[in-house]
Amino acid sequence: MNGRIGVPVTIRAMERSSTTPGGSARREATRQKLYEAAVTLIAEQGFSATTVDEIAERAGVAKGTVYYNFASKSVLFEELLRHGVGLLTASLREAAERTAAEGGGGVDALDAMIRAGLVFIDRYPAFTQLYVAELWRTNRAWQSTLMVVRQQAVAVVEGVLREGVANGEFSEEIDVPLTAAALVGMVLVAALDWKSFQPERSLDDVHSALSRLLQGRVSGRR
Amino acid sequence: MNGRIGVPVTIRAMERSSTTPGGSARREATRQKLYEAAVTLIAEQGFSATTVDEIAERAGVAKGTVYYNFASKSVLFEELLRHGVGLLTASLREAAERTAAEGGGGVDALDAMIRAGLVFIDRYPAFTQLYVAELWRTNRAWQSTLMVVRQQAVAVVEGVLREGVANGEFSEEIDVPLTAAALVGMVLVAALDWKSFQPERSLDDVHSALSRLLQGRVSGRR
DNA sequence: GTTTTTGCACTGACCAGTCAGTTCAAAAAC
DNA sequence: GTTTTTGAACTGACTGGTCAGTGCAAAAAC
Repeated sequence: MNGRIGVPVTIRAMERSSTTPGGSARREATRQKLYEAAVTLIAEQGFSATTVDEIAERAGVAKGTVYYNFASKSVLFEELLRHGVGLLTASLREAAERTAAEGGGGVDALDAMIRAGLVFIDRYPAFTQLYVAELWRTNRAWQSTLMVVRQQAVAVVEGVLREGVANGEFSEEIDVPLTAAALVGMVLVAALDWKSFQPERSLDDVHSALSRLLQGRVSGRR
Repeated sequence: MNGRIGVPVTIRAMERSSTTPGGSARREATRQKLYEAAVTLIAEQGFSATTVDEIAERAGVAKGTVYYNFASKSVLFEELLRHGVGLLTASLREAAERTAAEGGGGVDALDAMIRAGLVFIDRYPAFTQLYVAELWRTNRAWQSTLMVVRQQAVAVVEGVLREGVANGEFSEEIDVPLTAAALVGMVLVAALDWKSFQPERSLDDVHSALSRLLQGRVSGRR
């Protein structure tokens, strides 16, 4: 149908996909505005219910600009996912490494990562919301992106668990992937509940509640 | 806009809203088929990306039948939510009560509820998926339905925790709502990961991994 | 004979993606 | 140092298609 202009369009999409390092400062700023607009709208309404017009409007930009910067609505979304999870993964890794450097054990590392997770969710609640909402969907275009990105984050937790098992700090009977998923879930759901239903509480407060649960200090009075 | 036909539509919607007990058996069967079709499609694609035509087709029913049975697409979805969470809540409550009757303590009750949660997710993975995807969204039509329904389920866990605190089995320092949310999250995320990424594992397997985590038997070899 | 379902044509709103045209800052030409 | 050219970035009206919901007469089920 549009064979007439098919080639230019394709080239435009190719040239300007992915987290282009060669973007001008202006362009990078526009992309950032679009990420910020998209993340809150999609967190609130979901991907399909959010229109490109809305995203453009909230970013204070014309619709055409969205398509000048991203090949399509779903590409915008995929890059948003990669961007966000990159931040989270870096933060988790940093927490684990810092604890190790300070001579803490596996439990300290897990605790530090819980805090890093809470800090992240505190700062980017909309991203977290959107991530959870999309993670377990099947048959979606960005399925593979999500898998990769999920594995990056969970792998950090698994690494700490595995090391703990190796040096005898954790029981050999623990199931590393499942326990990692459960820990992530614990933090994720507790934090989302915190943000949604009792946002006035402090991060320290939430952190100490989760620490207690992690260390099995729930049963038994003290 | 549709004042011309506004009244008949409203009447039809009124007559036939909510989990009508007065429905004929035939009608109830049709509704059930529609729930089943809708739950998988929406879990896969999300609410907005799922069309009424698709739901009707998968249920093996004419589109008109959908609107004969439900006032709108979102009413169908809301009733689906209520229906599903009703099943879950009943199952959790039953587990807690059975344990209590058998003379078990709070930890046993929590453990039984973890299992009940896993059994539920094992049986209705699509519903769980869809529930998680919608729970923390804001600005949606069925927001209030979700809140009510969430509270029902979490309240069961909170009840067990509170009772444990009252009789001294659990520390008085635990934060009941937050700990309940964290426990729910632990089960939810672990189970969704199980179903999505290692579906071949047995329920018992997953259950024992979570039990261990609950009882703080992660640290310390044994 | 009443309730429920069917089949299908129809409408109007909405929306992803397109593209011809505009803007403007910096480079090139003079 | 002034004028001209260039091209990346941006704009917004427009298009082709999709979809929720309607209307209704006839058939099937009860």
